[in-house]
Amino acid sequence: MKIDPNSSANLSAQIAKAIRDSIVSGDLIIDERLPSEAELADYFQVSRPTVREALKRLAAQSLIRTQRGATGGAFVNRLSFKEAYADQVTTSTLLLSMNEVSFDTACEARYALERACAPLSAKRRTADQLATMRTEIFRQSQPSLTDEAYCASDVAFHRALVDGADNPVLSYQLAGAVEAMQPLMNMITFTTRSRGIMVCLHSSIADAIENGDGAEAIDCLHNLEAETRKIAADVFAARAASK
Amino acid sequence: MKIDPNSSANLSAQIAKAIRDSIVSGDLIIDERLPSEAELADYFQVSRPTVREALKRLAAQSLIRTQRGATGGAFVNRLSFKEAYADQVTTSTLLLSMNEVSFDTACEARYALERACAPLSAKRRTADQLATMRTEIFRQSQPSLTDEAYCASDVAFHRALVDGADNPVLSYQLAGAVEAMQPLMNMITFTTRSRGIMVCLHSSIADAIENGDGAEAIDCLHNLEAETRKIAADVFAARAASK
DNA sequence: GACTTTTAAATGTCAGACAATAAAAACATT
DNA sequence: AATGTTTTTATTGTCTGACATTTAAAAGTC
Repeated sequence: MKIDPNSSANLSAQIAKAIRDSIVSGDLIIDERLPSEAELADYFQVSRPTVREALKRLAAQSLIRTQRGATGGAFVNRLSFKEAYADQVTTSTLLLSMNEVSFDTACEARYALERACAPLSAKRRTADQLATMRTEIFRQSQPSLTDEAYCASDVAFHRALVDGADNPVLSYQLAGAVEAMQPLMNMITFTTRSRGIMVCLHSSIADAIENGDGAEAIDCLHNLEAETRKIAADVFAARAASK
Repeated sequence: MKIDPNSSANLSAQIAKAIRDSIVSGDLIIDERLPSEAELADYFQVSRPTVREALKRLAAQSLIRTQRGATGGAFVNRLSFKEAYADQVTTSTLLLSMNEVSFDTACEARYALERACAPLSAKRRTADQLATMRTEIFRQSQPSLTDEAYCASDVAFHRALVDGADNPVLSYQLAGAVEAMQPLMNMITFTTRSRGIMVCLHSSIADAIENGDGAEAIDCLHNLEAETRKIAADVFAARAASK
């Protein structure tokens, strides 16, 4: 089933890798129960704490779940898209903050990916998703909204657009690009005027989606990207000048 | 710095969360050393094995690295894009295999995302990346190639296309979509004729990229998607009929 | 037969110890 | 004094053995 040479490095990492490989390769099926910690320890010829460290590594990646009690143990976890979103967002956020990705780079990626979804969303969006888009646009038009709440609404709008493509793979891949940008977006203060322009652009996107016009939606997203980058550039320039 | 209520659930998970939050929020800086395991155990009022389980959870997510020796310890890890690729691919692969995502759904997502990269790649690709694309096309034209090697070459070609956009965020997000499809692609046997068509389409994509014609590249990718789905549909139909 | 209690198996946690490692400190040599 | 060698020390890695907690199934009771 899986082996473990007693050479050089971290036993718990090796054991985790062996089990992970078994899961990825399909040797271990979903919901299948792994041997108990004592049995694994015996099998790999290590102590129980070492096995436990290995299992915790796998648990951190949502590959297994553990259950206490008589019929408990470690079970291969079904990795759901919904669960994976959270990790994806966390990882993407850290990647952006730790690697000094510029606003422009992140922005470019985000809108490029959204444009990939737009034609599909124009074809398949549900009435509900369209309604969400309209609701968020209305919210964004309220002047009382704080910058943070405005950004959150922006994410919700784009999330609805992406989900409208009705493709879980796309939604998953995009979760990182869209939501991870929120900290960057939060660095920007929106003036009444810039908000007005963006609400207008959002409306035109929603219109295009409603009319099933994918090409038009792509055009609007191009405009929105240009506007967003322009606003950001202005904010950064003003901030630099005031120093 | 971080707290830990002694209520209900998994201490190691709680401790891992507390430390993870400190990293994500920026309280802990890159390369900063965490307190030693003994100090953490004392701080959280738990035993060292429990602290270690928590640290292993974080290590599994590449959030920390550990070092033995006098000046050793756990250090906040810089999460590089390159490191994150591997996890992204593993997770995406599992998501596809565990959630019975159809070939069409995965294929649609993949090509939609690639089309998002195409215009940028047409503008920015290096000579080296273009050469890689040509090399892989040539390799794909060799009839002796096994189906698996052909698929691997296909991934390499598309990887070069995506990397040509010169946007690490895009490359990262796409790694999952492109590479995770390989197991699905491996289910398909390519006839000499279908390979010929695909090589032809790949060439036209490379031409468009070379000429800086993003719109043309997008058109070609549309054709390639249609062809890929057609081949897959034929293979699946034939397989179903032979049963 | 239905409800309650006991039992057993498993994970969760703890305490204390020793091994392995790697850097710094102390020492010896030239 | 500079350099090379040995010792010390701090830290992670691992082991052993124990107890606590949880949960389901088995045994017992009404």
